[in-house]
Amino acid sequence: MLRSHTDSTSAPARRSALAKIIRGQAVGRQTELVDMLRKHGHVATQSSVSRDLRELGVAKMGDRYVLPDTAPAPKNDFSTLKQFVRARLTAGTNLTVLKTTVGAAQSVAVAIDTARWPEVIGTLSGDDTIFIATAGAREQRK
Amino acid sequence: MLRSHTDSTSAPARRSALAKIIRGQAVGRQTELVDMLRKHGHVATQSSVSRDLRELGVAKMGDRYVLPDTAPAPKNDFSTLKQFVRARLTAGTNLTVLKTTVGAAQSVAVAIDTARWPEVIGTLSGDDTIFIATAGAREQRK
DNA sequence: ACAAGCTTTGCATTTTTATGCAGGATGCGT
DNA sequence: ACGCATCCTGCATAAAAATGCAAAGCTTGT
Repeated sequence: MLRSHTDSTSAPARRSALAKIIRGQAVGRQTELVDMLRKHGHVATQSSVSRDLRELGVAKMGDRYVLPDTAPAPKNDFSTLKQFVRARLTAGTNLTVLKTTVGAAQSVAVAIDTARWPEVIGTLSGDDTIFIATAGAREQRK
Repeated sequence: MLRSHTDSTSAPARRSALAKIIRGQAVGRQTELVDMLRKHGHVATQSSVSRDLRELGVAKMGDRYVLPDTAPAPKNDFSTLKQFVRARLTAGTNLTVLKTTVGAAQSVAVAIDTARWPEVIGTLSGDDTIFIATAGAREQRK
């Protein structure tokens, strides 16, 4: 069978192979990937590999390609988010610190900001901690 | 003072700025970074930016640069990490600021958190800076 | 079977990134 | 002060990656 131009089975399969190759070894050039693919029975040009890598979300870090982080997507409503709050502490009279599960702080802080409580002067958040500046001692309950 | 070629203060500072820029917005070209750096007062060429990105471990995914994963380092013991601390400052009676090498702040902050010192209310870290909220003036030694 | 629409591809070329090289600055030991 | 090693830099250029375009292939609807 002649498959001169398009090989319908090759596109997805090639990407899969590409992912495995990248997972298995350090590769730094698309032309290298072209060669490796050929050894696995896939024929393609650098153009296609370039497009495949974008499709796969592969990143190039320094001199090697890396597979994308398989990260889960979070939700954003307040009632859902407060379950991530682990603790509430105070430092001084106008600073409240919330501890959250790792990675949730940003989302929670955004929710607090958008709630626009008047007693909240501002918030600053990291990965699992939120600093909340409050107007005074009296305002530190919520 | 003429600093025609080398500006010893600019190299580390520029990388720090670079990290912040990349964290804050989607940038896809080194020449763009050159322009943005200039707005922040850093003058450099694409050559230097290219080298900086490699140094910082920044990756390019598709059409934007991303900061390296502050990955779960196999060794997170405090004695190993404190070598990354560059400076310690205080702001007021209950806020301590640590400056670290770029990229290490997250790891150091995690170590401080897990140490669970009672006098530490909470920490917040960026790329190269950690804010530490402490209970009071007396607690600011470590 | 034909046509329109969508997908995938290679080629040629542009765009973007990496680097060899040489010079200037700094720090150190003599 | 001098020589030497190291770091950082820009320039010019090489290397690598991305893309506009036109040609197929496949699918669906008529």
